Amino acid sequence: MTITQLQYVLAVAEHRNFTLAAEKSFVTQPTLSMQVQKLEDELDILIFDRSKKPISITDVGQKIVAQAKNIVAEAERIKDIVDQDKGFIGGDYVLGIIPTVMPTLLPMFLNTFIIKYPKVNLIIKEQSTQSLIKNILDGHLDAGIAATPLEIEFIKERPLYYEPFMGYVPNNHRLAPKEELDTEDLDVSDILLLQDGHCFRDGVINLCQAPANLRDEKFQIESGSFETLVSLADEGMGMTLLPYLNTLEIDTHKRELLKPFVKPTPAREISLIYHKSELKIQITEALKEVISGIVRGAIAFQDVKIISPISKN
Amino acid sequence: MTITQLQYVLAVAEHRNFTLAAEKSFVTQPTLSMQVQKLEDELDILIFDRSKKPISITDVGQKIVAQAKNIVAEAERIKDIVDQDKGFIGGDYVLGIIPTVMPTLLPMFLNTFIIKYPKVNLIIKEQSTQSLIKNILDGHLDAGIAATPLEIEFIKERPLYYEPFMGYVPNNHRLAPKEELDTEDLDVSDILLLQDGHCFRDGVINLCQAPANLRDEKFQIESGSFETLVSLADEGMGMTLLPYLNTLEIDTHKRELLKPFVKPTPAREISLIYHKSELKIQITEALKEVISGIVRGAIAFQDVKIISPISKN
DNA sequence: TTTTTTAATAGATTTTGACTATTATTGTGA
DNA sequence: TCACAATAATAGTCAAAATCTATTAAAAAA
Repeated sequence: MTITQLQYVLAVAEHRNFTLAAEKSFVTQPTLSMQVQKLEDELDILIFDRSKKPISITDVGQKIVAQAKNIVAEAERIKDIVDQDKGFIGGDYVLGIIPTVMPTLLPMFLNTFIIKYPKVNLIIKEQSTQSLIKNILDGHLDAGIAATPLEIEFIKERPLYYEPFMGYVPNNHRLAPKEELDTEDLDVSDILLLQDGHCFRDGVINLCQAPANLRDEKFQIESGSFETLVSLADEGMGMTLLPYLNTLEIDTHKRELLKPFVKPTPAREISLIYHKSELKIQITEALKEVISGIVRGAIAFQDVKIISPISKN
Repeated sequence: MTITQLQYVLAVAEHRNFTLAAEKSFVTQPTLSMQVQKLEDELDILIFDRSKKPISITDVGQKIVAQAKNIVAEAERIKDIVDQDKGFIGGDYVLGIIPTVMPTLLPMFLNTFIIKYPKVNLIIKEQSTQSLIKNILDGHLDAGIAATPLEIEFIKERPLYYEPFMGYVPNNHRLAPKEELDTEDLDVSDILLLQDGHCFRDGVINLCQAPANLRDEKFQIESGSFETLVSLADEGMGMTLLPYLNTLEIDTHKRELLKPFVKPTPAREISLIYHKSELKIQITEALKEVISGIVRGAIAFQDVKIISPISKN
């Protein structure tokens, strides 16, 4: 049994296809097939059932795959130990970011980070919180940036900053006269929401203390971008809520439509999340330090009330 | 990096000697040396400091060795998973037993076990509790039989039976007239003890609620076998305490000198102990079942009071 | 210093891992 | 149902590797 064989098994288990698994492992299909067979011979069991297509994993196979994941992950950590000892910060690092954070946060830290840690090859992927969690758990992401608390087993959360909700209230809106918004005043039926799947949407719904199921509302206009929501609000379709960082880029003449909340300001908690096994922890720490350092200057709110990003149904 | 390389590193780390490590790994010294070097080259660090003899392990090396232990242990468990799936109970199994249990318990279960599980190659080693713990922790023993509770981190305890203490009181002794012994009556100064290192000795001392440090007693006669203690008692050197199973083989005419304790009878708890990682758990379970089944018939005491086998200093 | 112990190096041999080319099998769509 | 596409297994070859024996180098012990 070799680590390579276990890696091949993992690739096949993941793609359910020897040819594709071989490609992803950068070897030819026969090479991978033979190594998997060799392991199966050595253990004298079948890991994969090839009698049907797509191939399936046998019962023992499932257990072996689970254990192989352990072993391969633990083996990768050897490299990590050495890097840490050398003080080396480098290599590929795949970071997932939720869409509502991506455009505002990424430009703030990206340049600083790649200058400070030139040997890290940072690969950024925009993904929903759900994908983020899945990919962190199965090792396809080294870390993610998402709204928290999520409280997922095996995932650690390290808060980066607290970002208040801001109201964008057009002049014709009933709340327009108010200087500051109060949670009590909100009515989810006249608030423009992001599309389903965005955790900021769920945050807003939680903030309004409304039932998550809005199917039976009189009208529904939902978009994937805050820009659209602001435009729709300008058209008199209702008000909307924005994360603080997104309000910084709004045109000066529309600025007056922005209204803060009364304290304690409802806010979302944005955290760096990563697998509790702490692979590549030095890079994760470096990333956290860079982002924290930058954000500390940009957002310094106290007296916030964290709104859960999780849909209640 | 291969599992083999990691195993070689572990062998060197354990023996602090490449030649010996190679022997234990059943390869030649250059083979092992080269593989270790190859790993060091790949990681671009030194695991071992060969500038002095005996060789020492570098700081990074320590961490790598620790991680390598993980990996190798996890890798071995793959074989385990397969065996479990096949319902196969076999292979080498190294069991350590404390000296005061060995001669009485081993004959009771050994034959039954090797007949029931002919594919298991049971290797029995007589060792003190301290060695048992050490060897279970570093993987040289698959399990041990010892007096408990020990409450050691990473070690699981599965009680097998409770074995009462019995008094062996010669006729000239002050306690000879009594039918049943009471803990209160005991005086550690006239009780013949096993040598230092035996946990039964510590149990007796705890039972007498005496300080563990007995250096300043007027006389000390200590032996490694209960036979000697009984002979000494017969010579009028004092009384002694025996585990119940050891009293079964005493000559009929000396039987009358044996005295039980009043209930709750002080007893030692004998357990199967093993690493919590549960390697070879199927064999461990099989062993536990065989021993429990046999002992259930031989020792059926209720109302016992467990005496700690641990010295208090 | 000489001897012994122990690790590294050199060179030969075997084993293994990977490749290309091809065959066998399953699944799908005409 | 048959042919074609997709996919895995097999065969044969080659290069890389792991291992071996023999020897050298270096450190520790006598």
